[in-house]
Amino acid sequence: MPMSSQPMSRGTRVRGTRQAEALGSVLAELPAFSSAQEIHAELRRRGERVGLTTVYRQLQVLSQDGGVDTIRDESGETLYRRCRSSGHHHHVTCRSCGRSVEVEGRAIERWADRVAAEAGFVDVDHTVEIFGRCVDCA
Amino acid sequence: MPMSSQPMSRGTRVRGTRQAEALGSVLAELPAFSSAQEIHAELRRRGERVGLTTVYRQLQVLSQDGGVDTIRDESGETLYRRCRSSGHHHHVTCRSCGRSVEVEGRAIERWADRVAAEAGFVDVDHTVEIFGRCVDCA
DNA sequence: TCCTTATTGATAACGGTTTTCATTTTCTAC
DNA sequence: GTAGAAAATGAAAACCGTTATCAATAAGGA
Repeated sequence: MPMSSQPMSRGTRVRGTRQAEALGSVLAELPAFSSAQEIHAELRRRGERVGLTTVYRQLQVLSQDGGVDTIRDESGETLYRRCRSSGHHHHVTCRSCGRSVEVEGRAIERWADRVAAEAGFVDVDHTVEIFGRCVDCA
Repeated sequence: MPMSSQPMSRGTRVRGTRQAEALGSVLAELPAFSSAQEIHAELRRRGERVGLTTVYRQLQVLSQDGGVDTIRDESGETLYRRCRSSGHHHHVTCRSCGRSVEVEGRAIERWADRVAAEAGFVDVDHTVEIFGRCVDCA
């Protein structure tokens, strides 16, 4: 009966507990990339009693399942935000408030694959992040 | 006398001490992105007595001055390598050995600026890193 | 309900990096 | 060459985000 590591369509893992429900609802409303600690603080602000460890754990699972996107700020801290689009995409993120827009760039994917191949690399992956200041923060 | 938050004036300060000289020579020879601790270990291997703190400090200054490039591996650790070309560029880096090739991509810079502008962002910056497995490691 | 197993969370540990601060070294001025 | 001020060094401690521990709790099927 253990069905722990079932494939499970993405996102369905984190359901069933009060804590997961609360986290999901906070994530659904947060418009900006936020740190695990910020998310935890937001939960407490709402009166939800969820341990910080649990927040980290859930976010880890969610990001593996593709339910949340992650980026790293300049200090190296990991920031999370619920994923809007399901395919491969990148972000334009505000340095000040964390607000973020998802963008596609097929040309970029092709470029990355090409230059890597030219350099003799295989099994290629890439990270592209764009930072700036959004209208409100400028 | 605190000197913490204004470490040193500016410019190419890293010269003049035995430690800086040793670090510069190690950096010149290391072909791969390496962590501060790896670089420190390499210094010790060569019989140079340089403190880990000093390695971190020098690398920080060098990266600010553009003398070394930095990337972050998947665990969040910062890796350093002496900068080969002087202009803006990106890297194709081997996940296994850290070996890296510098590449240019004017099309990518333009793309990043454009999508950011379209999203209403200003003061735009971007990070692009490509990872793969190099010929030797594949 | 009972029972097995997964989940939770307070706390401790971890690991990379930065701070502290007393000591050493460098550099400039004699 | 030497003195003295300023900068650099480095061992140790602090820092801080994150992960591991593990006893207690909660969930869901029989």
